[in-house]
Amino acid sequence: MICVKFEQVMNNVDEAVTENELAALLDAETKITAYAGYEPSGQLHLGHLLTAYKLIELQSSGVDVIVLLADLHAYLNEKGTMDQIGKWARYYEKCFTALGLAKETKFVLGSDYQLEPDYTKLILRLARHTTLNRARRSMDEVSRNAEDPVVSQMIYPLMQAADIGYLKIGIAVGGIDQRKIHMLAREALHSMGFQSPVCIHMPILLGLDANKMSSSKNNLIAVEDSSDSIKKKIASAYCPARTTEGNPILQLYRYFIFPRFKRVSLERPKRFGGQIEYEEFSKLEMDYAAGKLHPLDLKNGAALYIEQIVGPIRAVLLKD
RNA sequence: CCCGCCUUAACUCAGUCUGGCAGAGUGGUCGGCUGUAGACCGAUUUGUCCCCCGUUCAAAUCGGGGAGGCGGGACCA
Repeated sequence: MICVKFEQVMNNVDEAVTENELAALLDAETKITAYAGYEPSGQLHLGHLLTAYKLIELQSSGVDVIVLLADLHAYLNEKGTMDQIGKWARYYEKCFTALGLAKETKFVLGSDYQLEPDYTKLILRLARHTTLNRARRSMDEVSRNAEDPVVSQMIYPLMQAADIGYLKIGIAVGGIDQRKIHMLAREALHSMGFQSPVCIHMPILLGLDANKMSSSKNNLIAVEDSSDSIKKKIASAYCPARTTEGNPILQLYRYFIFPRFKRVSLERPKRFGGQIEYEEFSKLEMDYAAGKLHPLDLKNGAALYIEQIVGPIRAVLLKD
């Protein structure tokens, strides 16, 4: 039974630090709190869904969940003015609600507590436990403007560690890009007498063009994309035949479609073999690698299924 | 506080010395070839030349002032 919980929580995860600690936490009697923080900036996309769904899975394992709308973090990382970021924060809360997080989910706006004296002292203490090099390297995958980092970007990881301590977080959820920040947080918090968090890292999705996802490059699927736009984006996605490595379309099956549909059915023209069904990703992946499944059929199926996943979310968002 | 260098398309940069239609590569878009995309081929697209003032028939280019970035120096009773 504990195993079932653990298996579910580990689904799709890139790594957990550490798995033993995670299993022990899920096993424990005491209430634990998990959180993920998001910089409110830009449209919500499939990458965000990955961590959000993990939070939902944690909720169903009896874990309390906090979604941190990290407005000050976004500000420190040069994502816009506080005014613009504030608007995004309200939008994000709407989106996350539409995704199906439980009613008990706590949405916390960073600036609501991150300016308290106690919190500030925590940052300053963390600053004494953290070398400049370490802080800077921790931001490698997160920083906007990595060339000429500003001091605010060194404060950023300290605040992330402070959040974990201040909010008494047991499990920190994030993309694998958060890894170095989380490791810093684990060490620094521990040396200051706090409980180190268990960290669950989700994979970072490739963009549809197989490059890094970026809203400015339009290579991602946003929750608000129309069904037509999803079709077009998937149609123009990079998808070399028989190649499973670094294939963004296969990623959609692995991380989104198979976890949600017991049976995945792909339509093909009769002359190319007609309809075919899969019950596990690995089978589909093997067929694709063997050239038994054509990229176009793979794409057409992906577009239909992704629409089924994103459509209901979009509907809720557009309702008001 | 002082000195030097840098700022031009979405990105990387050339052009500045010696003033004369705003450029290249990459990217984007469209088409061809593929039962997808990419690659390849063809076409096409993009500007506050950091800002202000001045000189000039004419300024990205010269002069003055300012902003931002980078590097160094100085200070270290």
